[in-house]
Amino acid sequence: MNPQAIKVACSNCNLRELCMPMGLSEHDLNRLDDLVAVRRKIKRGETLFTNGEKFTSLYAIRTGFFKTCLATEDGRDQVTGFQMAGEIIGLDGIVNDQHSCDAVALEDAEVCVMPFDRIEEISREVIALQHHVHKIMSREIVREHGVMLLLGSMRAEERLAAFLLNLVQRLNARGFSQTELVLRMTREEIGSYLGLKLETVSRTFSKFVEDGTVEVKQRHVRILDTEGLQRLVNNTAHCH
Amino acid sequence: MNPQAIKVACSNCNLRELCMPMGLSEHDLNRLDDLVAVRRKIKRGETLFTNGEKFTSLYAIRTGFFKTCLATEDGRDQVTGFQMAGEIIGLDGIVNDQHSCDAVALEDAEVCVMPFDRIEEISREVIALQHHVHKIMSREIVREHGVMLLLGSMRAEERLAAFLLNLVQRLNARGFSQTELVLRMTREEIGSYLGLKLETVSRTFSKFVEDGTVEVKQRHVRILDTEGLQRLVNNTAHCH
DNA sequence: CCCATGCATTGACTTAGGTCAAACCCTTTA
DNA sequence: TAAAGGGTTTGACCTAAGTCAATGCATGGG
Repeated sequence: MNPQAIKVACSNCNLRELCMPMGLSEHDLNRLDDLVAVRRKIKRGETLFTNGEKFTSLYAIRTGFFKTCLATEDGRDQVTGFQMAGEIIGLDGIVNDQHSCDAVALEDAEVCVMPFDRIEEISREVIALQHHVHKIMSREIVREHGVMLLLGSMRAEERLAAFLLNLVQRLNARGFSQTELVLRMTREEIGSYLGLKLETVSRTFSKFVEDGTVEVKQRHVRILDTEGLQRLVNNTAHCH
Repeated sequence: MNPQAIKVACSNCNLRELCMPMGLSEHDLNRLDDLVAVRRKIKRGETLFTNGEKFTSLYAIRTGFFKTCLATEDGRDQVTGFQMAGEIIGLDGIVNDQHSCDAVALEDAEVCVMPFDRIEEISREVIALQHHVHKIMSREIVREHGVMLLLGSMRAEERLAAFLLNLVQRLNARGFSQTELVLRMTREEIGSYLGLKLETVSRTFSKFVEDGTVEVKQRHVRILDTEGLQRLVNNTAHCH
C-alpha cells in the first residue's frame, strides 16, 4: 500500500526484452511508456496483492522473487507459482475483477504497476502490445498445463528434477548460471508447489546428493548432472 | 479436416450468453457475426486439433464434449480439462503459434471456428469483446489454479467429489439437472485428470455408493447428497 | 443371437510418500 | 555470548493409493 511516485519508462528499461513486445517503432515505444503508472517496493514477506482484493493492475517484476498461493478456509494452501524478474503477475484477477490468490515477496522486490484499463486502452492501438498480452496469458495457461502434468503423473524425484531444471533455465535466461542457484523459498514452499511434504522434498534433495546429481548446502544448489535430471524428467526408463 | 461452409451468426445463437460478451449494441453485435468463419463437425474420438499443429483459431463448442490432453514422448498422458457447450478451446496455441495439447471429442460435436487474427482485429474495435477475451483467458488461468490445488493437496475422495460437483454445476448452468449426469469420459480419463489410477476412481465411486452419497450405474451418476460431497471438498474436519 | 471387445469392478498385495518425532544448523536478538 | 526460533535433515513407522490379476458387464458387428 505504498506506491512510490517515481515516473518511469519502459523504453530504456533493461528488462524490456523480458516483459515487453519486441521490434516496436519509436512511436509505439513511446506509447508503451504510459503503461507503467508507478513502481512499488515490496519487502520480503509482504504481499503485493491478496485473495479477494480488488483487481486494478498487472505487475511486471523488476527485482525480487514472488510466490503466488491459494489459501482456502479449511487450511489447504497451494503455491501456484514462483515468479522472478521480467515476469508478469496478477492475471488471475481479470476474470472477476478481484484477485483470487496471494502474491508474496520471497525477497525484497520492486514491481512496475500497470493499470489494466490502460493496458487495454493502449493495446487497442498498438497491435504488438495486444499480441503480447495474449501471448503472456496463453503462456501462463501452457505453464499450468505443465504443472498439471507434473502433479498428475510424476513421482517425487521427477517433480523435483523438473522444478530445478525449470528454475535454472529461467535464471539462465536472465544471465545467471546454468548450474548454480540460490533457492528463494523454503522446503515447505517447494513441497506445496510440487504436491509433496517438506520432508519428502528434503529426502529427495538428499537422494540427489547421494547420486552425485547435485550439491546442496541449505538453499544453495549446484547442479552437477543436468543430463541426469533431464533423463529423470523425460523418464526414458519409465517404470510405467 | 472437414469444415462445413455454413455461414453462421452469433447474434441469434442460443449459446450466445455462454460464449459471447453481454449487453452489446446492435452495431457491435453485427461486428461479432464476423467472428465465426465456419462451423466444423467432429466425430466422437476424432481430434479438433493436436499437439504441434499450427494455431489459427479458437473454437467455441456448440454441441458435444471434449477433453484436452497432454501426451509426452515418454508415454505420460495428462488430461488437462473437459470442455462442454459454450466453452472456448484452443487458448494454449496462442503463445507459440502452435497447439501444445490435443483436443479430442468424447462425443459427436460441433464447434464454431473463430480465426484468431479476426478475434484480435474485432476486439480492437469492440471493447466488450476485448474484455471478454481477457476474461476468458483469465478464467482458464484461475480454473487451472483450482486444479493445481486439487492435484497438490486433496485426497482421492476429495478430488472425485470436487470433480463431480464441478461437472453438475457447469451442466446446471446449461439447463441440465443439479443431481443427475451422464459421464462422457472413461474412468481412466477421469483418473488422468484427477491424478489417480482408474481403479482408484472406481473404488472411490463404490465408496460413495456405500456411503449413500451417489448412485452409479456405469456412466450414469445421480448425486444423492450434494452437501456431503461439498463437505468432503471443504474438508471441514480436516485430517490435516 | 452370440461372441468379441472395451470398460468397469473388486480383491490381494506392494510401495511411495506421508506422519510424527528427535536432532541439528544457521541466523537473529537480547 | 547465549538463547530462541525458523528452517532442515533424518529415522521409524503407517497408510492411501498404486499394481497386478481375475471377473463381470454392456455394446456393437458378423
